[in-house]
Amino acid sequence: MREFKRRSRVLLIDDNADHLRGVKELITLESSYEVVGTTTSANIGINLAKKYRPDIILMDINMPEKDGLQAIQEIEKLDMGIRVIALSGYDDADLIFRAMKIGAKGYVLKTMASAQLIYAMDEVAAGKIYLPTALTSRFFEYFQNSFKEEAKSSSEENLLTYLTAREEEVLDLLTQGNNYKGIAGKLFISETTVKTHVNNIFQKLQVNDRTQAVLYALNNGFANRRLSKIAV
Amino acid sequence: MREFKRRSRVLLIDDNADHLRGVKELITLESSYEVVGTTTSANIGINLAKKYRPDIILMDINMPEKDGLQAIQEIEKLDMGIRVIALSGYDDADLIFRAMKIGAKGYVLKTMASAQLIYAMDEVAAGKIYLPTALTSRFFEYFQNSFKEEAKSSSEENLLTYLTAREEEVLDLLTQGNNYKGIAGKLFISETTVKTHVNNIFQKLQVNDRTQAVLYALNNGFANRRLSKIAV
DNA sequence: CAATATATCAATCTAAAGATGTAAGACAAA
DNA sequence: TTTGTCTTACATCTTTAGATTGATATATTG
Repeated sequence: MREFKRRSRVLLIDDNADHLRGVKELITLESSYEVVGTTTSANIGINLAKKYRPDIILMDINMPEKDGLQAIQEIEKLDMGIRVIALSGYDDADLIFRAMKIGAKGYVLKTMASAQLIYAMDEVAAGKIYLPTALTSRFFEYFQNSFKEEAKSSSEENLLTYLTAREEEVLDLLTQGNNYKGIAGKLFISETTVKTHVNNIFQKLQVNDRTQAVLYALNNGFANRRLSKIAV
Repeated sequence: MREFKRRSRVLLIDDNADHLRGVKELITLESSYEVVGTTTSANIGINLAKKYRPDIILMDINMPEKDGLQAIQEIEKLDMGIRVIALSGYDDADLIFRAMKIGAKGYVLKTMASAQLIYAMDEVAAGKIYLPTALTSRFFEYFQNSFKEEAKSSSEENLLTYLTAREEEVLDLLTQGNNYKGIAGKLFISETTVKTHVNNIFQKLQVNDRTQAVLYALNNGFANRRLSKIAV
C-alpha cells in the first residue's frame, strides 16, 4: 500500500537537538516519509510550516521557551491541512486532553518504541487520528471526570423541571438576550403577560432577576444551548 | 494473570433476544467471566444491576423502547462502581461521543469479532477505559470538531479584548449575577462608578443590557468560567 | 361536576437599570 | 510638559425591570 503513495513530507520541531537527530534518522529510514525540515525553535517551526507546507509535523510540546501547545494552535489556525502529532515526555492526562482539544492528530510519548511513532504517523498520514491505547484510556478518564460535576448538578433537584412549557419558551428567549418587548413580540402576547411569566420563572428558579435566571438556565443544562464545563 | 483473579460478574442488557443468547454463550466460554443476569429490558436491567451489583454491564444502546444511553446514565448515577460497556450496531460519532460522555467505560460494535468484545471486557475489568482504535479515531474527529467553532469565534475579533482590567472585573461580577450594589460592595467603589464601568462595557461589547453582556462574555471565552459548546 | 393548573391580560407602584454629560486625580507614554 | 487613558465620582433623566394583586378563559384531571 504505502509503497505506491507519494512520500509524506515531515517537519520536526524539538528543542532537544539530540532527540531531533534521532527522530530524523529514524524517519529517514522509512521509505514512505521524507524529512523536509528540522528545528529546535517553535517559532521558526511555524515559519517553516508556512514555507514548506509539510503533510505532518512532529511537535515536541515540552519545550521550556515557547509552549508547544500554543505552536500547535497557531499551526491549526493556518488551516493548511497540516497534521500535527504531539511528542511529549509525559503521559499527563491534562496535557493529552489539551493537545487533542486544540487539534493534534496524535500524541506519542518519547519513551515509546520507534515503531509506535511510525505507526502513529502512518495512521495520521492516512487521515486518521491516533492515540496509543494507554493514552486513550488516560484521556477518557480525564474527559469523563470533567463531566462528572455536571452530571451531579443535573441529578440534583433541577428547578428547571418545574417550569411550564410556556415558561420554558419565555426563558429560552431570555437566554437570547430579549427584553420584555422582544419576548412579547416573538410570542404574540402582551408585555404584561410576559412579565407574569418571567416573575413566575423567578419564583420557581429562586432568583431575583433575569441575569440570574439566564445563568441558572445555562449552568443547569437548559435545552437550547447546552454548555458543558470543560476548562481549557 | 486473569486465572488468579476472581471471575468478573457480568450483566447483559439487549432487547434482541437472539443476540443476547449469543453473547451469553460467548462469555460463558470465558473462564474469567460469569454471567449473573440477562434481560431484554433496560428498566429491568437497572433493577438487576441494583440487585446483583455486577462488575460489568454490557448494554445495548440501540433499543427502540427505552434509550440505552439513558439507562447508562441512570446506572452511573447509582455510583456503585458498575462499569458499563456500550454495545451498538452503529459506529456513529455522535453516539460514541454521548456514550463516553455519560460514563461508558467502553463502546463495542456488534459487528466486531467476539475476541474484540472479550478484549474490551478484559481492559474494562482491569479498570481501564477501552475504545477500539477505529472508534477512537471517530470520537476524536467529533471531539475536535466541537471545538473548532469555538477556536474560530475566539480568533475572530473578540470585543472582550477592548475591556480594561477594571471593566473585566466588573464584567466578571456581572456574570455571577450581581447588581450594581453588589458589585460596588465587592469592589469597594461607589455605585455610580460601577454604572460608568457597566455603560462602558456595553459600548465596547456593543450590547444593550447586562444580560446580553453576560451572554456575550460566556459565549466568547470569558476567563472565569469558560464554557465549551458541546451539545449532549 | 368541581378542583386545579395554565395562559392570558391589566393596573399600579417601587426599585433598578441604563443613557448622557461632566470632571478630577493618577499615571504612563510621547 | 502635554497628551491620553484609566479610574473614580456625581447629577439628572428616561426607560426598563420587578413585585403585587386581581381577573378571565381554558384545559385537565380526579
